[in-house]
Amino acid sequence: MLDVNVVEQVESQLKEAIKQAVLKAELASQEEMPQVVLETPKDKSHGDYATNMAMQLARVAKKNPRQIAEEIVEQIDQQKASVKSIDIAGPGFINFFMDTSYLTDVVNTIFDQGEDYGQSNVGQDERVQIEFVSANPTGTLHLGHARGAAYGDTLANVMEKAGYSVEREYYINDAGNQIDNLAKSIEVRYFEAIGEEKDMPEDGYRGQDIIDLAKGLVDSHGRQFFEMDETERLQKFREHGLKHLLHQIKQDLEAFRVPFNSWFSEMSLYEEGKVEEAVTSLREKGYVYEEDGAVWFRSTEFGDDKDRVLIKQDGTYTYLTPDIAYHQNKINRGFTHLINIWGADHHGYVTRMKAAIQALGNSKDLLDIKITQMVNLFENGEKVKMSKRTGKAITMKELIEEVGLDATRYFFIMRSNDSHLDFDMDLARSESNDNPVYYVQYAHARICSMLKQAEEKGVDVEATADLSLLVAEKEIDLLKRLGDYPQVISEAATKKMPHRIPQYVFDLASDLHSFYNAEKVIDLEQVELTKARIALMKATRTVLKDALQIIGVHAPEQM
RNA sequence: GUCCCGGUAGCUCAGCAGGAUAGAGCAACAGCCUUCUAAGCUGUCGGUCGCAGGUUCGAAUCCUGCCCGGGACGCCA
Repeated sequence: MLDVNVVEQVESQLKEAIKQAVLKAELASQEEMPQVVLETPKDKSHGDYATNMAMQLARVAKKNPRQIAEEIVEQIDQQKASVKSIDIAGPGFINFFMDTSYLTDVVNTIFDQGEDYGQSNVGQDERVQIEFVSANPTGTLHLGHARGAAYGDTLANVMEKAGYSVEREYYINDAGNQIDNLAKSIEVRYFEAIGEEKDMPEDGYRGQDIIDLAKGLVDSHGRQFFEMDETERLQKFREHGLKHLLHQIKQDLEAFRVPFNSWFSEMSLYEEGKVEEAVTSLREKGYVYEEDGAVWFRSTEFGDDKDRVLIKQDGTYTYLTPDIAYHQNKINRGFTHLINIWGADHHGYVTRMKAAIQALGNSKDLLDIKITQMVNLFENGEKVKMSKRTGKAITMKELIEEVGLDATRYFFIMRSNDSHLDFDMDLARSESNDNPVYYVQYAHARICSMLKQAEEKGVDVEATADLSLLVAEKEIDLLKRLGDYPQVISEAATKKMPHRIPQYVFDLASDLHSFYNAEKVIDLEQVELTKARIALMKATRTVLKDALQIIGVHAPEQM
C-alpha cells in the first residue's frame, strides 16, 4: 500500500476542516452539505487554495455569501488544517494561505518512493486492454500510425502508473481482401522487376515498400515465382508479404519505443471458428436477419444509422464480423475495460462497434474508443503531402530519422488527441530554446551537471538535509509542482489525456530553470542550504526523468 | 443530408465534471553571462474565448440553433 501523498493529505484535511466549520456554524446539516470544492487560484494573491463553499451555501442557508464566509472562517481550525491565514474575497470566496512547511515532505516522499513516486491505485488493478496501431500489414507505418502509437503507449504507461493492469495489443488484419490485394500488388511489382507485364489492381498498394519487397524476391528467388501456377504464386506472395511487412512494422514500433504484450491474429479467429460463433451468438439474441441474400446485424437497435451486413451475398464476411468475434474474445479473456485507439478516418465505425458490444450483452461503456485526429507535416512553412497511394508518403521511420526519436515522441503526445496536429519539422529539428523537447531535457541535464559539480566541490550530496531551509519563492513553486505529480498522473489516466504529461513536464522544467536563475544551488558559504537545495534538485530530477519516461523521451545527463 | 473533431493572442496550442483580472510557447519589443550549461532567466506588448440565444449568483467551460475549417459516411478494411 502506497502512502497517501502529501498534497492529497493536506487537501483532504482542509476539506474536512471546512466541512466541520460549516456544521459548527450551523449553516447546513450533514445531508445538505454540498461537495467541498477546493481549487488553486490562478492568482497567487488569492492564496494557495480557495473554496466557493459560501456561494454554494447561499441558497441553503438563505444568507449573503460573504456573511456565510465569515461564519465559516470563524469556526475553522486553522492549526489542524495547516492554514496560516484566511481571506474572504470577491463575491464570497474563502482564500487559504497555507503554512507551506508541509511541502518539504514532498522531497522525502520522492526519496522514499524513487521512480514509484506518482503511483496510485485509482485504477484498482482493473484489467484494461489497450488495442492500438493495428495497422494492416500491407505497408509501412505512416504518420497517423505514429500518433496512435505515441498516444497508446503513453496512455498505457500512465494508466499502469495509476494502478491499472494494462495489456497492450496489436490486432493483425491478416485475413480479408486487403491481403489478397497485397499479394496481387507484390505480383505486379515482381513482374515489373523481371521485365514482365501485369496490370496493377484498382485498389492495389503502390508504395515504395512493395516495390522494394518485390525486388528482394527477385534477388533471392529469381524468376522462380514466374514459372509457378498463379494460385500458388499468389499464396507465396501472400505469406511472404505478410511476414515481411509485419516484421518491418514490429521493428519500426520497437525503434519508436512502443512495446506490445500481444499480437493478435485475425486469421486465428477464422481458423478457430470464432467468426461463425459470433454470428450465431448474435442470431440467438435476435439481432440477425436475412435480406437481399445477405445476413444483417440489426445495429439500429443500438442507435446506428442503418443495419450492417455481416455476411455478404457472395458468402464472405464483412470486416465487421471478425471484429465482433475479436471483441468477444477480448471480453472472454477477462478484460473489464477495452480501449481502442483509432485514426480519425475510422470514427464512422464507432457506433456499430459499440452496438455490437451491446448486442453481445455488455454495457456500451465497456468499450472506449479514442480517436486520434489527423497529422499534417510542415516544413519551411509549407504542408508536406503524405499520400500512401502515390508512394511518396513520409513514413514513421523517415520522420524519426529526419527529426529524431525524442522529438517525434514528444511532438506526437504534446497535443490533445482530439486536435488536429500540425507537426513542425523545423521546430522539432531545431536545437534551440524554441524546441520544447530540448527545453525539458535541458532541465534534466542541468540538474545532473549541478550534482556532479557539487560532488567535485566536496558537498556530500547523499547527506540528510534540513529541508525547512527551502523557503524561497522559487523553491516553494518547485515543491508545489513536485507535489502535483501524483494528481497529474491519476488525472491523465482516468481522463485518458496523456498530453497532460508533456504539459506538466514542461511546467516542471520551467520551474526548475526559473529557480536556477534566481538562486544559487552550490554555495560553499552556506553548506546546509546547499544540501537542502541539492535534495530538491535530486527530487526534481527523479520526477523529470519519470515523466519523460512515460512519454518515451530520454532524459540526458548532459547536453 | 447524417455523424465525428476543431474554432481561445499575429502563429501553434493549453484551460472545458462552471468560479475571481482567460494562460503557455513562438513572433515583436526591452533587459540579464568575471557567478552551478544563455539549449536559460526577467519584463513589456498582445484576446468581443466563431456568432446568437438559454440555464446560473457566476459560462471559454453546460444546453439549443447557426456559421467556418477538417474528416467520415461501401455487401472495402
